[in-house]
Amino acid sequence: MKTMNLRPRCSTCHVKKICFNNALTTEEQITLETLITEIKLVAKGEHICFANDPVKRIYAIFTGIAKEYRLDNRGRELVTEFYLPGNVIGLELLNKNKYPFNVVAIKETAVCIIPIEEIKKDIVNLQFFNNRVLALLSDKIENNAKFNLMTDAKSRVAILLLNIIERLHQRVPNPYPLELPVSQVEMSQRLGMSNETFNRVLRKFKQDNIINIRKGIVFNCDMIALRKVAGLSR
Amino acid sequence: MKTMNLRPRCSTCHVKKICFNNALTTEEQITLETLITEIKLVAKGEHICFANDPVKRIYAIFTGIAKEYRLDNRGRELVTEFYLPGNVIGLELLNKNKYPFNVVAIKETAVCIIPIEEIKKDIVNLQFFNNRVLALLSDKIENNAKFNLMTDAKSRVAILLLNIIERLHQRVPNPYPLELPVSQVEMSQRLGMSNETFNRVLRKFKQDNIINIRKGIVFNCDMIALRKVAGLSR
DNA sequence: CGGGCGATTGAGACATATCAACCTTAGTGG
DNA sequence: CCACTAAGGTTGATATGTCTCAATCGCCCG
Repeated sequence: MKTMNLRPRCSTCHVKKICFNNALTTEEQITLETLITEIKLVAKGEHICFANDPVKRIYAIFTGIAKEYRLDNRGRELVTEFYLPGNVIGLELLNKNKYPFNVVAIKETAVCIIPIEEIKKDIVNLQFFNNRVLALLSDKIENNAKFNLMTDAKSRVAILLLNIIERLHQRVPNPYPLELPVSQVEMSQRLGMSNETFNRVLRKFKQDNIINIRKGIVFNCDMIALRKVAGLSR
Repeated sequence: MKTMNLRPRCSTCHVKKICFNNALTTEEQITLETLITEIKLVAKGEHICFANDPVKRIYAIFTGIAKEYRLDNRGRELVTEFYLPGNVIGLELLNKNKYPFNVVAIKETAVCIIPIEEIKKDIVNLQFFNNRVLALLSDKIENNAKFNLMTDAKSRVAILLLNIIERLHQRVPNPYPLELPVSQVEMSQRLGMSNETFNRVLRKFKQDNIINIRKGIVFNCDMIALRKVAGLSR
């Protein structure tokens, strides 16, 4: 990982609304800026952290994309989270010693380094920060629950596409065309299904005009139909 | 729900180590006791909360057991959590308006009523409480992740049995015999599999002498073998 | 131009769901 | 005390969805 000259400025960051610096007091943002002093560049394919690494710092995605993955009970890589700009890696690990997962950059990525001991020391004075962390963890739990309710392949593909597209829409000016930053293989690994099954479901969605996608670029997508397929409209 | 005469006493509670009042300062425990003033009795089969209920209060199980469930994409009940004494229902909802799930008592159950607005008002002065909430949410996220890594029926049954038995062992003096407070049907619903499949896996475990269970009572259980089946020992 | 990765497609194997039946037990009321 | 009932548990046969294996294609990149 290379350190950039760039000095992080939470108060003017392009994804401050998404990141944990949203809804903080001016005072708290200033505190954060004194704690978060480094941005590092991570090459595509390079790891940001490995399982069992000590949790000395956590990371916020500044630009790029990364995936969290673990080994399942058969030793295969299962993707457990995609991190987009503004997302925080390891926020749920404030009280843990070791990383329980690996995170690797899918494309060239810049991450803000957040020193965890300093944050914990200052946390008494960061009341809104506390609330914000709570909200983010809360959202994570609720989001996971949603994924777990979908059992069949079609619903699961639908819920993942919804998840990714909605998150991208928070970040880009135009809804379409939209470049998916993850491959079909990675999406299938996120859902714990084979890439062949994922591909066949996607083909079906294309035939049904639910999504118009080619070479990883979404040209159009019927979010309502997708929600229906996912079984969310009941 | 009936209100009991019993007044909650966090400082002397039999499950304080498990509940969110663990590791608090004496001062904080006293604050908690002024906020948590009610214990209610919930009959077997009676709901503690319904989906879309406003989050005005959350609950801690004092005695008994309850299950959280949601409707999956096919409209079937999927159990998303079992709550044992000391567990808190809705801790991840401090910043939410509505309950996203239903919770129903599996047996006669007593719950402590935790008024959420008061907690939020006092949260500034409850620093250790904040940390404890963080830790519990953190554990919940990590625990869910573990469940998601298991794909095949055998591993999933194993991980659930481990989860339930370990949690019971935190609460009872003798390891065996151990009465499982949940039915096979409920356990299969927790895993999103059919009760027939669950039953067949359980039969296999009995044949392999991994677990000795009859009529919901565990007479013995080889936790190491169970962990191996779950694929946790790699 | 070659190599490799991601995407695509088909055929067959396998695990789990579904359907149907029956058993066991605890609880209920006569 | 027994007959009845309902709920949970057990078992077998079959259906179905997804995985696995294998092959091919297209495209980007060196």
